[in-house]
Amino acid sequence: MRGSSNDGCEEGILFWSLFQGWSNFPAIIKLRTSVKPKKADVFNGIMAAHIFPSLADVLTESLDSDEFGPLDLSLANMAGTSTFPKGLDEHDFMNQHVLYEKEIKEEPKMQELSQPDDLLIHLPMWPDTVQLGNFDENVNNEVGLVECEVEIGQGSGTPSSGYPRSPGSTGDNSDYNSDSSFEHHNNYTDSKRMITLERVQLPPRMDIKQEFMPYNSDNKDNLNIHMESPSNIPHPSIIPPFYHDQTPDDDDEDQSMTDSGSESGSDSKESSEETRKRPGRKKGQTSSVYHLWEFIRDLLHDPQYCPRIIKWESKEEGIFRVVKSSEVAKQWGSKKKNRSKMTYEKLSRSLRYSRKEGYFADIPKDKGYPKKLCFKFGPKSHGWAHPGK
DNA sequence: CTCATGTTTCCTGGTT
DNA sequence: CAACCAGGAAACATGA
Repeated sequence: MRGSSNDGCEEGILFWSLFQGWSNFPAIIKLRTSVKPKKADVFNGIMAAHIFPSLADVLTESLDSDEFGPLDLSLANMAGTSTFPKGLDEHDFMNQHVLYEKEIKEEPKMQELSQPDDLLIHLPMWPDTVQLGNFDENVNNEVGLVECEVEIGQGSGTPSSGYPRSPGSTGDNSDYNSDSSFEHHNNYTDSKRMITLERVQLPPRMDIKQEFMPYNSDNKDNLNIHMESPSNIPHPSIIPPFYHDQTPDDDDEDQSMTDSGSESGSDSKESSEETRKRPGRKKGQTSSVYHLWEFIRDLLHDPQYCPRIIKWESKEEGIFRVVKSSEVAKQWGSKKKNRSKMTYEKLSRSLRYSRKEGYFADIPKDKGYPKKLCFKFGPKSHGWAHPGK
């Protein structure tokens, strides 16, 4: 995604299908992103505006107020001096309908979700040159993770067969979501679901300010996003025609998608730009393997191992401590195809790497946490606070 | 096959 | 001294 470093706004799309199973309303949906505070706020606001054109019973809020701060989705707030000068304006709310609604209603934080619908999130991505508050430029996955916690309301049946799934398949929602979390909903009052929205790449958007009307009545059928029936199973290909029309032709020089900066000198992007399709994983694309942080998370949720060999120091902060280092290493080794040679030394090296990547974080100083064997989940890990039960 | 990610392995050096 | 921490370097495994 990133790496484009050109002017103009790219368009990313987060996409999640909440088909079937969504017969239970109202529902509360909480979102959080893994991006830094200011930007996360803006993001969440935008997402909320984009996601729920059919007016969901939605409460978007920060799940971790420490990191992300509370959200105020009111247009007034979004349009306030605090955010708009940093690159946002009302055109960034791509759903004009919702935008309009927000102007009328004063407290748009809660909205009614009338029926199942697809989550289709469009979000602008700004070029590196645009400063957005505390936007941390070192976080290269600024639109990376978006978690969505769905709380099914009462008076509903069981959440039923279908649970959200992602057709986007960029990985990262692997086992935990599909297996553990969703299967165990015996009572719906506490049925929170953590899903990970995934990112799908789109051709860059040329000029967001112009002819801005993605969701008019003409194309809403295609978008599968309005009050009508959810119809077909969404697929990344249902990207609004608005975007398809915008072939990355002329104008703009370097077009995003050619990631990883240095690129071979092949900037001769004819129309073959999209057909080129190089093999290999795209930059920023996460792997779908069982990650160390997932392993740790699962250990902590497993009474067989927690607190015997690993335990929480502060579940609220995501801080945990390894109790029996050799045991943890052994378990990790067995998880990874029976690598019997795994040691805590090596595991901790991995852990330090993962920390550098944001899956773990430094433990806060001066809070009395042990100096050894103590770690903390980072912004790129998720789900640790909400075990699948 | 290519490629980025996420380790794994080994290592040097430091701290508790 | 054992056990742990920090990180560089490079090899390796994986899956898109």
